[in-house]
Amino acid sequence: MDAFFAAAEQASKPSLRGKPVVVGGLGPRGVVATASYEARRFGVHSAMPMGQARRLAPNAAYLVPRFAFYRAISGQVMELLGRLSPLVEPLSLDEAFVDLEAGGVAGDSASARAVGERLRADILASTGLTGSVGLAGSKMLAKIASEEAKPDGLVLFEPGTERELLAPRSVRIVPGVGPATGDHLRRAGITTVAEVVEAGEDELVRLLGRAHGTSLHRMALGHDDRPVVAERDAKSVSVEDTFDIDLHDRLRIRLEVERLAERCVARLRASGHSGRTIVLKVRRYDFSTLTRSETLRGPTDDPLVVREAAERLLELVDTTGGVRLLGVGVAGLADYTQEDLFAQAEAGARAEAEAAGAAGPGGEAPAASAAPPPLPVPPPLPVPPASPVPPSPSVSPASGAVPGAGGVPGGEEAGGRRWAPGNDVRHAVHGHGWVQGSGLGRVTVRFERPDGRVPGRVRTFAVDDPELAAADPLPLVPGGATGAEGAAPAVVRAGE
DNA sequence: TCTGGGGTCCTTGCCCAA
DNA sequence: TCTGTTGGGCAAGGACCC
Repeated sequence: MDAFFAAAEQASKPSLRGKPVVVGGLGPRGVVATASYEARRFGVHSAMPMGQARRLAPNAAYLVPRFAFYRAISGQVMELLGRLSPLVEPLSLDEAFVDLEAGGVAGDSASARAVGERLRADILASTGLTGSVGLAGSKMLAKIASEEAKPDGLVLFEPGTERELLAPRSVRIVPGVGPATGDHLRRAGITTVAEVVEAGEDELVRLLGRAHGTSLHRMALGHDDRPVVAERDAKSVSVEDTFDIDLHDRLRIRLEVERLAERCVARLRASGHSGRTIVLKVRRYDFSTLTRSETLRGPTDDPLVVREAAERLLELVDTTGGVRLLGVGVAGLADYTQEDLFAQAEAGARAEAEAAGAAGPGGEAPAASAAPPPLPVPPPLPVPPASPVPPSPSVSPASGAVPGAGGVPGGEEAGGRRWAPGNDVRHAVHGHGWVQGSGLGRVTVRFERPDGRVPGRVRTFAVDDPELAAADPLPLVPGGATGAEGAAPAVVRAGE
């Protein structure tokens, strides 16, 4: 999909069509998630600090992401892809590989091209958005082709042309070559794919290590036999928050770690997993990042076990100077029913052995961290903790880091985030609109709908106006997805 | 007034056991 | 019994991707 988040916002807000739109975290430490093509002309691009984007394009519309909305659109697109082949590998909400051969829908270049064009037309018809298609004999080349096709195009690389297509291009187009590897290669005099081939595998392995060197050399020759994989098992689950202002108070830091642990476990359970390795991530005031991890004897999805492990890990970290980000993750995932039965059986056996007088020297109980959590009855899902510390408005997770900040009605977020720019609202008299901005106790709303032809009218209300409420997004095309469906049955879950 | 969030994979170093 | 090798598990960090 082309400039996906921004395009979805432009499609749902007529007043933004043809205008620079930037979607991302709006707090002091936010970054750009997507910039519309109009905004890119000012030099704004993904991953750029929001402050820099605002300096480059001060008149652009700045909106928070509405993930539920994007997910719903993505589901529609993935469903279209699923009709082409059983092998669809989503890379993200807006990108996927499709194995057309496995689907039997394309036998040669001409038929592949026809399938691609029909797909683009179907995407436009069902979502109102444009997508680009890259067609090639491997994932790497299809990806490069799709980049060339953007925006709103189709590019096909004929089989057999791989090496000549790649040779003159920058090494940076090869998947896995980012800024660091690119610099490393440049210092060795390698800047193009042709120079990678010339350097030879041994030299690349010497420069980059075994795995990376070998794979780069193969890719440069156009050899990419990575299959399209439809189902991938998650390997870890994590949550993290960047704070608007660095945290210094040790108690506050500990409280945030506890909250993150509970959010992480909620996600872990929602995904039907348990995990063995607890990871604490700390980014300090100077942006240096460190992780500390602890591997339990058995997998757990117990909030208390994860929280206590995270707290132990925090004790290992010096936080003087301040902390800008905290994260808690669980890795070493296991299917939670099976593994917990196993852990339970193990725990039961150990309890029996101990009861029979076989306790270790000193008869000490095993450390809490080492005990596989017995889980005969899973404890209740954690609720957002009632904070013993009053929430400080000045030190909060950076805007955009709040799950549900996009399009989720209810407005349970504290601190007025339900009036975040871009979110949908409904007014008892004026109907459907979206928040253009808020502050000083006022919220400005533009009343317009996706099917509108001209920009809607703007009005300002008090933030606590009883006639104004958070609302679900409206579909971009009649009958389309909105993200408001509780359990949309026909929607392929993608990129989750 | 730099630098998000949620992931994956690789490398290195250490420890331990076979 | 001692020593060297190998390999696995773990911890930590870095790079990369969208």
